[in-house]
Amino acid sequence: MAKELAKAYKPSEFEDKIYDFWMKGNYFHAEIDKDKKPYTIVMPPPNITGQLHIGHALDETLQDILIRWKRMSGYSALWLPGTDHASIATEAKIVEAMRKEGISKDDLGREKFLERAWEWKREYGGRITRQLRKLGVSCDWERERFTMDEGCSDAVKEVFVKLYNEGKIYRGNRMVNWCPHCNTSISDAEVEYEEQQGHFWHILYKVKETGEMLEIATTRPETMLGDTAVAINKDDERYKHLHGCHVILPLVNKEIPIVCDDHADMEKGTGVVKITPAHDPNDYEVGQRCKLPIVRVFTYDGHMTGAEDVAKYEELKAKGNLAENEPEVLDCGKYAGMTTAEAREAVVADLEALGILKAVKPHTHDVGTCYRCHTTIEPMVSKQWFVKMEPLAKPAIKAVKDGETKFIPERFEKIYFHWMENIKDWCISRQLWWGHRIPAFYCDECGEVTVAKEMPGKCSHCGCTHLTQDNDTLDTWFSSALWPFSTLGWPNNTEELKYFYPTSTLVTGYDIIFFWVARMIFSAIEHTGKAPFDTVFIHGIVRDELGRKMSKSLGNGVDPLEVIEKYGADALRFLLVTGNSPGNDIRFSEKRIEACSNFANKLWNASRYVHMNIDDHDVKNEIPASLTTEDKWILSTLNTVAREVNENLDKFELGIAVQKVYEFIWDCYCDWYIELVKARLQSDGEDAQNARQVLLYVLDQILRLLHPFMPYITEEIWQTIPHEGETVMLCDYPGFRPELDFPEAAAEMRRVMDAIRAIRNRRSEMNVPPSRKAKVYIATKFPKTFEDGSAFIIKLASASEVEVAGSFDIEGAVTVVTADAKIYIPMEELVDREAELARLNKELAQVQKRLAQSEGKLNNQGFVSKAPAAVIEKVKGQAEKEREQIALIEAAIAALQ
RNA sequence: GGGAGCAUAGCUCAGCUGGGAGAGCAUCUGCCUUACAAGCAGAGGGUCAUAGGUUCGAGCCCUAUUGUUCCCACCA
Repeated sequence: MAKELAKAYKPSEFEDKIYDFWMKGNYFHAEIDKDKKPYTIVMPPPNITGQLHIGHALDETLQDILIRWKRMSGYSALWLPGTDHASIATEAKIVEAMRKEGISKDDLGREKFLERAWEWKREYGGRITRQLRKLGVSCDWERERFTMDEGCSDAVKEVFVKLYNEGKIYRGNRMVNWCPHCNTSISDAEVEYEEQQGHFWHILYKVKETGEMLEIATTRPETMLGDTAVAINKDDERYKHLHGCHVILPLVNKEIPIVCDDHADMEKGTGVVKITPAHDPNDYEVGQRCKLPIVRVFTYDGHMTGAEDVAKYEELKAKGNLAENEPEVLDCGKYAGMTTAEAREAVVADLEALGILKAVKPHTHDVGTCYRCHTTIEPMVSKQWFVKMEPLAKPAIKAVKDGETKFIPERFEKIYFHWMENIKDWCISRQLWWGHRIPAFYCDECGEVTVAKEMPGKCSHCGCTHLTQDNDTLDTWFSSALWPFSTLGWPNNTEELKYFYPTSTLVTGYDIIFFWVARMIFSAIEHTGKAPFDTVFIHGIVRDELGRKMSKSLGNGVDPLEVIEKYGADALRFLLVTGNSPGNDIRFSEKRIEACSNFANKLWNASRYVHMNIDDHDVKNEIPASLTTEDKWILSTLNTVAREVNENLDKFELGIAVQKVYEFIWDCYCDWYIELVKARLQSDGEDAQNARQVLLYVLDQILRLLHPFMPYITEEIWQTIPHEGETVMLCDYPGFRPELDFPEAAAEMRRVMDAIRAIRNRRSEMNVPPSRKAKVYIATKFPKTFEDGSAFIIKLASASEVEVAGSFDIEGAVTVVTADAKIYIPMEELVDREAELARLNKELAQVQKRLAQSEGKLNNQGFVSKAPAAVIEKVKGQAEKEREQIALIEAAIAALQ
């Protein structure tokens, strides 16, 4: 490691080196240690297809801050990393690559395809984790997991079999969201609604019995081929005479019934609605209630059905293999083979030709799209596997209601409850190959299903030995839902599971509460009997400079790797936590990151200054026996900051915590303490040595305090200063030390600092250059404090000399009043009597106004009787100071006149 | 249609359980003071969206309104 500090702060020159050093030292590894309390975070596994983006950077940074802080605070802190197989995303990538080579999945076959997928995983699966390391993440890479590794796969099978045996997983024909592009069903959570411009087509259906024409509005005319009824409301007076009648479905010329159902809203449109049970979720419900046939007119890849599709259906029917709710299939005749979009045009044209298209009106509506490819979702009746949600949701709601798991910020609990309380059964089967294959086996003879972790030797129903495994795989989120415990060895009751589980904090964005957080909670409770984590710490998303979401199409994405290259990982991390509160979005801007980088540079240079002073002296990193006022002030202030930072971190107020560290370093340590001790450092003897020790001690504490936020720079500097131990990341995190609390000395120091500020202020207002020194007279009730501090006033307030007394009788001087002193600066030639009077009067008015406020409160019976004693005391103190200050100002005015 | 967030200095945002409005950037002034001009010392700048209410006391709590962003929802 570095022994010397380079002259300039260049993060790119040491960050990678330091990460290697940490890895070699195995400092990230967490062991079961019965003497320590465990603290566990499981990393939200990034997709193996992913590339590091700024959202990851935020998520990982927050986790790393927490884990480093806890590790330094004496916990056995485990941060368990891993990646997700991301079935749809990965399969899509591979299919795309194959398409370029002119091969399809079917050409290759399942086995070869999976070989290829694993090959792809081996090649690219580590890319994202390699990129993560650039951020300085201190996760336990020895324990890295993958959602499709052996252990996780075993957990998936275990869960599936268990839920099936308990009747919580079932298979059946239901209305699902079908993505015609990905060629698979997806869950409700995976549908994203987008506003689209569409039309209302008003079509006339003829009533068979009465010959009248019924007007029906639809946004999807192409589905009419699959209509199996039209619905009216039973209370609708307009249509009472039609109860029990039929309409002739145009184009198909089929007779379908008029049914009564509450879904038909009398207030909307004409009050008559067409019913297509196979292709609309509402209509499906109506169909179930009214026992209507389900007629499918779309193929699963988005075309109109034809004779071939009908033949397949007939074949099934002949075999007697028709399941409950199996949709019939229509030969769409001239429309067969068209895409649904083409069919829409053709159907509309034909309706128009028939003269039964009454009107076309523009209409905007929300259309469901696939969250992966944004293709319009086709609602389809299809045979899928489902998880019964009701029995799982109830205890998951209770766990959060009871506070077993809490959300930060709390408002996200509402979102969670709302979702959980309205949840429908979860469609978990996907018509994909890359993923966990469903452990269900069908008998070639009797067709019955046997669910088991491994291929059973024989059918559990008829004993036949020819079985075929279900072709489908499970929703990616089915395996990630098990992540907090599958990664610790579940279903085996491992030592890791016993020690590190339930985990402590889950850090994630609000965008995946439904996909992931909610499912982890109900899965964990169901399978381990415990909520998976104490706290869900929710953060927002990172937006661009203009507040827009970063996206590929806008091209406004910020590449974290480029930012790290230019400014360093520490600056990026600092940016992501500063000035932000939980759950809120963050805006990225070049200006802000420069400010963060400047802060790192400031610390770097302060450290160089410390080196200049300690390098040629044998300085111990410990607090000297004898301390001066300024030493006590900085130690006392450090104490307060350390205590508060821990409190803020405890409450997940990372932004406030880091702000306090920042202010302590820049304002207290650099701008004041270093300046205060400069003179002492140039002297000889014990005094200088003591200053060096305090300087070093505080720097060491600063590096520890800041380490979780800016791990690289703190390590790089820490390695160059005298220290014990191997790495700053395993040092104790600073906390409150009663023996280093010096409130009186700190107050004294502040009096002097106030005086210095006041003098600087006056001089600056009068444009007096620092080179022009002037004698300063200080009239005060604290003569000793100011006599002790006179050297500071001379150095930092450009004084030539300081004289302290109870009072002075000086005329024609510039006067400054602080809460504890009246200061005269005799610079007669600079004194503009009028201006000085005006200024003093203005100041007087301000203080009088404040005094009036204070007295107003104290004279207010309500305030005196109801406000807490501490507040009343504080106001009394203020009033007293204000009176004193007024007296001083008035005296100064009198002296001028 | 339901729900949530946000509205504070010119800009971007903090402000923890109600007890004298803050930071960074920008602007202006003066300084190359031997760690740092990526800096130092100062200054200006706010009816805390609007209107009510609760309270001794409101940026913070309650109600309504306006603007804005987002989430959820089957509207044909």
